[in-house]
Amino acid sequence: MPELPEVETIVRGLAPRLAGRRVENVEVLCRRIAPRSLSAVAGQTIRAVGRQGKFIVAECDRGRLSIHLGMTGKLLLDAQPGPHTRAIFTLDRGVLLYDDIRQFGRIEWNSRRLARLGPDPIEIEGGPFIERLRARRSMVKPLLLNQSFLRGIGNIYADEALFRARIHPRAIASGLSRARAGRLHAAIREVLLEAIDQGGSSISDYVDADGREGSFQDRHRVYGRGGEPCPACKTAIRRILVAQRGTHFCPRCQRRY
DNA sequence: ATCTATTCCTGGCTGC
DNA sequence: TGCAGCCAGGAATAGA
Repeated sequence: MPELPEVETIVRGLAPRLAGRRVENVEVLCRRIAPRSLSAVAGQTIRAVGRQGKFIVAECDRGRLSIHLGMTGKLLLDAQPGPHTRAIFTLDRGVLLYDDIRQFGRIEWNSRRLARLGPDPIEIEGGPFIERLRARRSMVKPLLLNQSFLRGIGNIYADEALFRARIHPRAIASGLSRARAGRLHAAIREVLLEAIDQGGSSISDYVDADGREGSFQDRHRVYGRGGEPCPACKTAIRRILVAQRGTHFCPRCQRRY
C-alpha cells in the first residue's frame, strides 16, 4: 500500500532515469486503469518526474501524466511483462511497466484530481498545520487520511504518527490543544522522514522501481501489531475500526483529550 | 462540513 | 489436499 514514503522512494529511483526519455508508444491492457486519452503521451518527452502526495507525476511536453498506485500498483523499469501488467510505456531507451494486481490504481492525463490535494505533510509549517487541524470537527484519523486535508498520508502512517503523538485515533481534531496538535505535526514529519530514509514499508508486496523492498515495516510500532505489547508501556495494542479502516493504537498511551 | 455505507478487486488467509 | 468464504483498503460516491 504505497503511501507518501513509498511513492517518494519510487520517484527518487525513477526520476533520473526517466527525465529526458521520449515515450514512443503506450499500450493500455486494462481499460479501468487508464483511459483512451493516454495515447496523447506517445511522442512526448518526459521533462521531469515528481511526487504530489501519493501521485507520481511525469511532466511531459504538453501536459502531465499522473499515476496513482492504489493498493498494489507498481512501476517497473526494464522488467518483463507479467499477468498483472496493465500498461506498457515503450521509451526511446527501455520500457516502463505498470503492474497492478488489484487494479485500484489509476493512470491519468492532465488529471483534475491533483488540484484538489491539500498541502504536503512534510512541507507544511507547524503554525498553519495547527490552524488547519483545529478548524475541523471530524475525528483526527479520518482527517489525516483525507487527501484534501493533507496529501500523502495513508493508513500505516496515520496510525504510526498518532501513536508517536500519543493521540487517540478517534479524538476530535478541533478539541486538540495547540500543544497536542503541534506534537502531531512533529510526529507526522518525523515518521514520514524516517520511513523515506528506510525506503518505505514493504507490506503486502510493495517494491520500488528496481524491485527492491523497503524496511520501515520492521519499525512499525502499532500498525499490524494488534495484540502485541506497546513498545512504550507494554499494554496490548488494540485493533479497532475507525471510519471502516483497520486502526491500531495503544489504549493506554493514546488519549482522546 | 461531516458522517456512514457501499463499491471496486484479487491474493492470501482461515476453517472445515 | 481442496475449497468456500472472508478480508485488506484508497478513493469516489450516494445519501443522511
